[in-house]
Amino acid sequence: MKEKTPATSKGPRPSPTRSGGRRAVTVTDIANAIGVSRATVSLVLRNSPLVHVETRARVEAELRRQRYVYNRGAANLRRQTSNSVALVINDLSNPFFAEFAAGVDEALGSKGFVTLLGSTGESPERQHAVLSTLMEHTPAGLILSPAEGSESAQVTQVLGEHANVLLFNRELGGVEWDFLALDNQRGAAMATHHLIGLGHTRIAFFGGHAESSSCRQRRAGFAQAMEEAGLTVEPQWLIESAPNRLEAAACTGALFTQAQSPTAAVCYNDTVALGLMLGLTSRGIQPGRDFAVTGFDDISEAAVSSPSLTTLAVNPRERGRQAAELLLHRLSHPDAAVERLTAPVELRIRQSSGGTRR
Amino acid sequence: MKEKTPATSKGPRPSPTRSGGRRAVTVTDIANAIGVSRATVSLVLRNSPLVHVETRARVEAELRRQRYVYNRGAANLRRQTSNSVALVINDLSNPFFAEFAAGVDEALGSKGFVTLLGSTGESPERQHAVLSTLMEHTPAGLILSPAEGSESAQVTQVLGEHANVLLFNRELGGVEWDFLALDNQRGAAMATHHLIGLGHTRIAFFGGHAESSSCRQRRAGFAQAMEEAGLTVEPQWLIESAPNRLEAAACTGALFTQAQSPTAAVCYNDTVALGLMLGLTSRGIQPGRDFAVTGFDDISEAAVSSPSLTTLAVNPRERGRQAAELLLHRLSHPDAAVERLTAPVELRIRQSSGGTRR
DNA sequence: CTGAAAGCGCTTACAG
DNA sequence: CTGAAAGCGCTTACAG
Repeated sequence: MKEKTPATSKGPRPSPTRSGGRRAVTVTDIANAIGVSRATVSLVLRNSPLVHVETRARVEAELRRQRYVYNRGAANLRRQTSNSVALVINDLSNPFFAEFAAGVDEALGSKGFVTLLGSTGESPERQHAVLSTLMEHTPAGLILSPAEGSESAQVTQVLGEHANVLLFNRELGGVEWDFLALDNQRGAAMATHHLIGLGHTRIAFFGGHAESSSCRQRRAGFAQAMEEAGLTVEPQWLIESAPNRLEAAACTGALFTQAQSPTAAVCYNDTVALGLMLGLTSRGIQPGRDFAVTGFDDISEAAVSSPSLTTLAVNPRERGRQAAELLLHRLSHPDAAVERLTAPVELRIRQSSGGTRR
Repeated sequence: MKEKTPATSKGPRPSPTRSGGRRAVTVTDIANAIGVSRATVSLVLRNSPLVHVETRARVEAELRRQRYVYNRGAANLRRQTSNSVALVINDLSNPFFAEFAAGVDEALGSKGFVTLLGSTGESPERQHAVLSTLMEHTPAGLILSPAEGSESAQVTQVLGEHANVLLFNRELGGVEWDFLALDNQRGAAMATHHLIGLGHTRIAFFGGHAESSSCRQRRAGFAQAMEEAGLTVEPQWLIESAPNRLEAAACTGALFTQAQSPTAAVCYNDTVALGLMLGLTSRGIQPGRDFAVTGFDDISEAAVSSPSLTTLAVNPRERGRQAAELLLHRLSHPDAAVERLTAPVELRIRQSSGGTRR
């Protein structure tokens, strides 16, 4: 007769995990209650065909009766596995990333994984702290949208070289991790082609930080389309601005310093485009009539601004699902070649790209 | 001399948890490397003052050298504690909830907790599945923004009566859990007072599902303000609509079926208000000039619509922090009285509430 | 088909 | 101040 009381039952314990103080029901409780071994209960839980159908029924009944809750942490520890995936987002309050996160969680959940969330607010320091904490929970893999200014050395230091990582949206130099990004270059090229097709020849690229990889790629697409059409990119019409509405509006004047002004602008993103439209309007230039504007992202405001904004839809939720699937694939194929994927974007033509073309 | 190789080292194992196949470094590795016991290493990890300063230094050096990563799951199992909190959101793609989630994660992270994310897409079935999965990870507590149509019986069944739960935004009948919501009633009353102060007397309440608790509360605030001003609520000006732009726009006509029409509307939320403004415009009625409109939420579009939308700011990120703090407080005070908190909202006056008042 | 035993990585009285 | 031992809740060869 073995004593079932835990050795320490006399002293006070740290507050237990589950629900308001009750001790959790364990496989031992179930096994004892119906006189089978813990192994048998475990086999039932894991759906093993080894256990007799009638024994299984008795176990299952008792499981329900005692409202047993599986302790996946304990199981994972024993089995040396994990069913969690860490998702680290630079800015969850950005609808683009929020949608992305929703897609990730949806796809992960449907495969029985649980999402460990971390958000960094674009701070490399916070990112470091968040990653360290999350790694202590032994996630099977990690989906990381790096904070602006992340150093790959710092990131690999905390993650280890060989972790199962999927990078989203921003590259990190010198690591061999899977990478998923938007097709920034093609998107910007599509917007540029669209404007050219409308008859514009003097086109600016407006907004964004030139150093950021997404801005570089979008500028490259812009330049490519211009070149294909035999048009010249005027260096003074490559205008930088912080990616927010106010700064963008304030930079509007930079478009009109020459005798010859552009008649259209491909903007770094929707926010910048919205800012530019504000800036144009306040100068008496009506966007969509006197000047054509395109954005990037298709944020929800794009459809309802006036004029509505021609832009590139990026389908962030679908990107989230895709990211989850790529990571899950990596988990089961640790030795497959590194993936570098670029997701298609779709041109949405609206009113803002109307306008005069001379 | 004890054999250090795991008993099962011969057979193939399920793919191990950490980074690309390498076995994780454990306290045993550290202890063996420098010839101390695992207990000592553990004491160092937990910052116990018991261990000699020099021993501590040696242990810490070795920890770094071997890039040891603490296994919090194992520690939590042994200590019968948890440092995770589950966050279940009905709709993460709604910016309001995304901001809320960001706030929760921020506050939780700063207290050393990790966020287990679940999103339900407003489906009670998915919510049930998500909750079951998350509970297997023994979260210390749960922040739940219930899906529309959640049954409290189903929820308590999976969570247990006594779990540490904080309900956000939507009530669940017959449970004794902490609850945090916006001050819907006062918010709607503020909007109504604002319109009355501008001289309006014929005011409608527009949009939302009358059964939803938030709509009921907002209608109550509207009615209260009207009554305080000695104005009558016309039942035919209590107009329902699904909370999306299109449906709202389609319901515009319902305001103008009588000889006497309202001159202003308090809308259920911003989305509905934006829809109504669309509907008004297409009837040749200019919102903010011919008809006054207010919203609720202060979504980012509110500031940039034309006219810009007078609305109630709800500060979802701050609500998230607050929710996290309430839950953490509950964890340390399991027997404190149930909290029912109502968060202040703030009137933001913009152009849409201008307009004629007769 | 079922049970006894060992072990996942950690922590914590308890001795020394 | 340090070590040996037991145990958290689970799983898995291994015998029977």
